[in-house]
Amino acid sequence: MARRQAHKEEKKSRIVEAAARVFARRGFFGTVMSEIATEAGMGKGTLYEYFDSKEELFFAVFEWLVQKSGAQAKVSAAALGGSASDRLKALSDSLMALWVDQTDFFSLVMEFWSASASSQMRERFKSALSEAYSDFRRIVSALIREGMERGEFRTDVDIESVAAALVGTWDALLLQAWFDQDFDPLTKAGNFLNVVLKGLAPRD
Amino acid sequence: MARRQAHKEEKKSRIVEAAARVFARRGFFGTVMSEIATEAGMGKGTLYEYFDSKEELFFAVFEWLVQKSGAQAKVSAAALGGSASDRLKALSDSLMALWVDQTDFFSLVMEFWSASASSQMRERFKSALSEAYSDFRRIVSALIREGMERGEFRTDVDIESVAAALVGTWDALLLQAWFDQDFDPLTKAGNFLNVVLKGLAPRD
Amino acid sequence: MARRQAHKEEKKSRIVEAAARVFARRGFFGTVMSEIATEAGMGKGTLYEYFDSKEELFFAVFEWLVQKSGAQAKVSAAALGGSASDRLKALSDSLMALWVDQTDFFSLVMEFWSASASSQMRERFKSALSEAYSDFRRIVSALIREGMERGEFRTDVDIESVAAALVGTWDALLLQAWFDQDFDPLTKAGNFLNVVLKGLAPRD
Amino acid sequence: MARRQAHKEEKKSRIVEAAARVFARRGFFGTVMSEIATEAGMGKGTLYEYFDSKEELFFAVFEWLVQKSGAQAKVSAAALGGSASDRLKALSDSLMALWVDQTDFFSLVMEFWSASASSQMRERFKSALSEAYSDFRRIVSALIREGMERGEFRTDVDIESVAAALVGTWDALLLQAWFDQDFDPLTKAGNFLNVVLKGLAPRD
DNA sequence: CATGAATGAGGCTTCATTCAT
DNA sequence: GATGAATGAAGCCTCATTCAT
Repeated sequence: MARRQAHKEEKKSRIVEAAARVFARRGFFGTVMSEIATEAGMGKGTLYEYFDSKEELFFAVFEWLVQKSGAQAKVSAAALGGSASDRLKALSDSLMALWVDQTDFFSLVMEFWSASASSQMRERFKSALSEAYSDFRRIVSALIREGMERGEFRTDVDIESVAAALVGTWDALLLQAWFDQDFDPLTKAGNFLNVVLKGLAPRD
Repeated sequence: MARRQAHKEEKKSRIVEAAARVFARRGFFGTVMSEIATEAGMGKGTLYEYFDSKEELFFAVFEWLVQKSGAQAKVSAAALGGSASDRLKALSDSLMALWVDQTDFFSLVMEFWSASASSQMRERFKSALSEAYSDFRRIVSALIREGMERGEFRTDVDIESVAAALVGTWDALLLQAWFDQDFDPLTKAGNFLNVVLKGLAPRD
Repeated sequence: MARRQAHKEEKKSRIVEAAARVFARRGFFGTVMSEIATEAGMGKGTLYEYFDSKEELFFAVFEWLVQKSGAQAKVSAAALGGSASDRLKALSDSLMALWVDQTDFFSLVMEFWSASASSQMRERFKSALSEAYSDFRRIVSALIREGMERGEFRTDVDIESVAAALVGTWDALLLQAWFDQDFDPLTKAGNFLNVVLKGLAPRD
Repeated sequence: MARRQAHKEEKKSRIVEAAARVFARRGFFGTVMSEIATEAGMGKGTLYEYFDSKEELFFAVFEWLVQKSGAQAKVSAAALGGSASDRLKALSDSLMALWVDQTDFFSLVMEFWSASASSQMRERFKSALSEAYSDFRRIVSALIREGMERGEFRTDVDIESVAAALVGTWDALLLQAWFDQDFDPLTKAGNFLNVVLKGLAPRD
């Protein structure tokens, strides 16, 4: 039975990943269930054995992506050693690299944003995204706070504001890169972070 | 005939603004043409006298919004006098205030992002958004360059990176405010901008 | 506008009558909306301009049939003159004749009965049928009461029981005729009613 | 091997009875095979080891019910002794009591009627029901004929008509009771039968 | 010009049935 | 024998678009 359970979970994953690819290239409304089925290598009906509806599956994709990139962020942030600045840089680099490597999936993020705006799934996505951003800001806030405590950063700045803005900057640079193939978000993020870190440096 | 033309344009505007409201609350796919017609106070068929399709109308709403907020940005940026820092602050404040005042329309922005990702209208929106962001970055770049030239800002930073990141920050703070009612993007933007400006300040 | 209203009502009738024919030959579940559309000579989508769902349309057919045959019953019962016995006979004859003439529609009655039993539309049909039978029993009860008051019938019988049973007899004879082509419900109803009338006659 | 056969038959019965309960509460189309399987305490696939299709199983339920209640009728009718009147009364009482006790199953009867009307299984059910009603009428006819022969009943009435009507009355009173919880079919049947028996009594 | 009734392509979802284990 | 995961045909319903008035 544990076997069966494991098998079931594995198949769910297969579906979620196939769905992620299709939703990424077609968008939620542009996606038809049968394409997901084909992509997952199974019959349309099978999808419904594992997920109650298209929406439910879409939400599962959302959770999968949040979990996947949240994990990455936590790992980067927790990376031991180094100054707060170095760790912020490492976080920035690894996040940007992660997403640059899978640009295709960034369109999923836009779909989720949009889902939080259009009426049907609005509330569900809105609160889930609110939560996800809140978590992410918390990670960055902690890093900044640590920097302050260590004397690396000046203490007269509002931590929340900086954390929110940094988190946002990463999002937004990826967004601009989405629109413009020649836009290099990784470098830009690095350059900008240096400016911010200078701004955070205590006056000597 | 000029009269007639004017009349026609006015009616198009009425439709576009009604459509903007409906798309904002329902999303592109959640919107049905008849609701737009009702909102605009006319018959469904009439919409098609002015726009060839739902997509065309959606794109007109996009252009309307870009034009509307681009104009605002240009006005703010052009505001005479003051240091580059002050003008950046003014730009930040006025932009954030503009959007905070019409939060409802922010969902439109998300719809446009999403449109650039889902296949059907992808290319059209992608290039239009690319253009719009490019314009916006140009405005901010110009301000920064001016600051450098005046000696307000250090010159060893990459202008493009900072401009892109600032533009992104505004977007992203509004986005986070969309998810979380208690999030105050205006203040956060101000606080963060101060940090950035400190980072831009020349070493003394 | 009155014109438009009238036109709309007329079209609804056309749909209901087409639907009645299709439901009669296929049953509720065996019927597909497109066949009704074809039968009514219009597109599938048009049906939905007039009725919200298949169920709603089915219920409209029910109401149409109840109204149609209820009207018939009232007319027959109200037929002036004659003894209560004669009027009961007339009612019996006209009802049976009505249904024998449109045997095909009797299958609709069975569909309605069944609808009152299967879960989805159960309550709606159950109460509507309850009402319809109640009305019908009332008509028959009134005739019997009149007969008692006039001294045509003995007074030591329970009116309700006889009314319910008579109403039921008509139903049930038509039902048996449905199963068996050679079964003549009209004559049987007449023969049986004579027995009942004898049973109702006051002892002399 | 006889053992094996017996075991198989017993399992079939278990399935049929489980199916009867489910069909009774959901109707034929509302029933899904898996619910029957659950109700019978076995896997969905197993049902198909014993019955070729949903329809086949439904028909088996039909036969089971016909056999069950037909047996009851025969027993009641055959009850030794007593006048024809008394035996008719006994038959009426026992039948009504039987069904009142298992009102839930009456919905099955409606499902069978409906099955005889909707196209797919139409012919099969139509002829089976025709047969069943024919059998039942024969039982009642025999009682009436006996009464005539014994001089209990007048001989100038059409036996078939009375038998058919009586059989129908029982059906129809149960039907009305189905629609209306407050309707007491047992008493009504008794009251009405007395009227009919009076009508059958020879003039003295 | 304006309208809204008519349309039918298209998609989500259900579920009887099969079949590998 | 027993099972239940897999399947795909089939149907209800939506809605952008057309076009006769």
